Amino acid sequence: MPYIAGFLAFRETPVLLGLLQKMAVKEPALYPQLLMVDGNAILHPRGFGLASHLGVLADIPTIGVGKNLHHVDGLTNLEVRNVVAKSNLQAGDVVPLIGSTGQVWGAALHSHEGCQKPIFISIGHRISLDTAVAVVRCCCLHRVPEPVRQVFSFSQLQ
DNA sequence: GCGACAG
DNA sequence: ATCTTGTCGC
Repeated sequence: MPYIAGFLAFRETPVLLGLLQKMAVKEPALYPQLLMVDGNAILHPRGFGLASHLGVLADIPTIGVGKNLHHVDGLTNLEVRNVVAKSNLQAGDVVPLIGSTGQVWGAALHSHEGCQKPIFISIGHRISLDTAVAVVRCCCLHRVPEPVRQVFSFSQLQ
């Protein structure tokens, strides 16, 4: 499947479900209680990105973690960057991502001191935004939380 | 002239 | 995503 913006789940979900199934058989003790996904959840043009898609199919709580903003409901990179810049945020602070319709799509997390660019958290399945942000915040040694960062660096070698 | 857009 | 350049912290 090619990568098409807005349709990432159709490319990635079959592989991820296969890996979960493999874990259930081979390493049941390590089967995850929560998934932090390298991609958005409800912060998505149809409110249902990769993290949502995977969460529902696997029936596991999921958090979407985007490294770039997927433009939706009037939210733009420029606008978010401006808000983040003038908010004088400390590491761990968030600014809510509210679209022009008033919907809360997620939160931009200033995840690491001295970082220019925030990461974009949204709720996937069976989790609140507050909990999602708290979990991600706990995992941030660098800008990108460790579970996503380690998988990302591995994937870069492939 | 062209057209915002996760990975 | 990938690549290149420049700056900064360890």
